[in-house]
Amino acid sequence: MAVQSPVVDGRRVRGDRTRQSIVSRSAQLASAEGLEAVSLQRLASDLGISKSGLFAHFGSKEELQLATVEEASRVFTREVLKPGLSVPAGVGRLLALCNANLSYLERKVFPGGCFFQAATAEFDSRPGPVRDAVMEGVRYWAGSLARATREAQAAGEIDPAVDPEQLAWELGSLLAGANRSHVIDGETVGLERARRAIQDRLERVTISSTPDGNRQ
Amino acid sequence: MAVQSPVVDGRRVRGDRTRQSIVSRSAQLASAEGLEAVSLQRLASDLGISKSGLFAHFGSKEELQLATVEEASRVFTREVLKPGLSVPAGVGRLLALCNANLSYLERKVFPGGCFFQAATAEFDSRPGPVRDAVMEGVRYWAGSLARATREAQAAGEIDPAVDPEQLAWELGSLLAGANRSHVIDGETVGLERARRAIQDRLERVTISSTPDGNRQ
DNA sequence: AATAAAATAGCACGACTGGTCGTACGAAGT
DNA sequence: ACTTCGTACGACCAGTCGTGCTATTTTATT
Repeated sequence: MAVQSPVVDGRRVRGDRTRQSIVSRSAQLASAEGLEAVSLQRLASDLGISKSGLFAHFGSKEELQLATVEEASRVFTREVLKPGLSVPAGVGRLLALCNANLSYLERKVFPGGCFFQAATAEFDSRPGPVRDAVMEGVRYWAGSLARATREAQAAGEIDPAVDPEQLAWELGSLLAGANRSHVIDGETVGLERARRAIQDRLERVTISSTPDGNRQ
Repeated sequence: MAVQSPVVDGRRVRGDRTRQSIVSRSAQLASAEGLEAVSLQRLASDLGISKSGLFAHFGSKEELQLATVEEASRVFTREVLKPGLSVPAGVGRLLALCNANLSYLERKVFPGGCFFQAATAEFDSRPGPVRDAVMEGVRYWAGSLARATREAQAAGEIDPAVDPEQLAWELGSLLAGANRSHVIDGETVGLERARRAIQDRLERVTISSTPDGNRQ
């Protein structure tokens, strides 16, 4: 009933810190080599701790993988969703979300490209809790893009004739293509191509309040 | 110097047949579970043969993986490139290539979606001969798409102002997005979205010989 | 300084991995 | 009839995997 662990401001300190460093490194490695390919031994020696010491923080490898996906979700939220959603709803927010995603790729927040794209390809045909967690993250991102698109349309900034789900799907595919290009041939040409394609696509459906320019 | 194996019309028969069945099944499984996840034991028991009997056809697991990638290349050529390139150069061929790719996804030629997309995600950060073979296949496809676009432009069917490499990149990304959607939520909605997006994108850059219709 | 608890390390297990043997059987060539 | 070769088999190797159990060290509280 009493407090069972050393606490500072209600949080355990030592265990949580190592646990955090574990899932953080795990997400980094998994983005490049895959979740299954990151063995406990590999991860432990990479962090300079013992395999059993690492394992004690999780009940099983699956729980470690789930914690890794959660960590990746936190990173994605911090690096992409939050900056994008800080811009007021409208085409600006939609573009901000796309640019935040591209920036997140360019800054190599995950060394192996987008964590979720790698995890999706690895777990798409492997049912289980890990797959479910990955899919939840993917769907949340797709949903955020779709919602931002609908908001922009509701604000009168996008042609009412366009199907917002279709537009959001295309933007998501172009962003995924940027990640693919980026991890395949390292260059930034893929990011530039995606930027051009997205800008072009949005310009075509945006309703400009002043047709001859952006004055007012 | 003399013929060293039973031959019919200059080809070995028994060994080649089992070898073919091995790489074929290997490609099927790898598209869904990944190349590394397909162990020799798994593959052997799946085919009803012994692990050592299977292994005797290849010098190492890496050679089996390379043979698997080659098999996947043959399948992709037969199912996508050949049907697409059978149409005369021009926008028609470009559209045929895209449709052949979508059909190849819809017919589930590989049960886990496009083999090369799965293999790319798995080996993008893992240098070696297998990665090189996968990348060669991916680049050949991207190159075919780009060449078909340039041909269509050279034939005067595409606006000379558009960058053909950019257009080909966008088409490739949309097709990759179709695969992603298809393996994620099984439905055909992703294929339909891609079809719409590609048609829309091509219509915008196509120069119609008769502006009011497609007569003549 | 003593103590209880939490965090980490050491060690061993069974299962599985890619890989190497020696061997057996059936067909082809002489 | 006898040999040779392609093909497949079962047994086995060393190594790694995830996962327990038991010490030992580190930390926070008294």
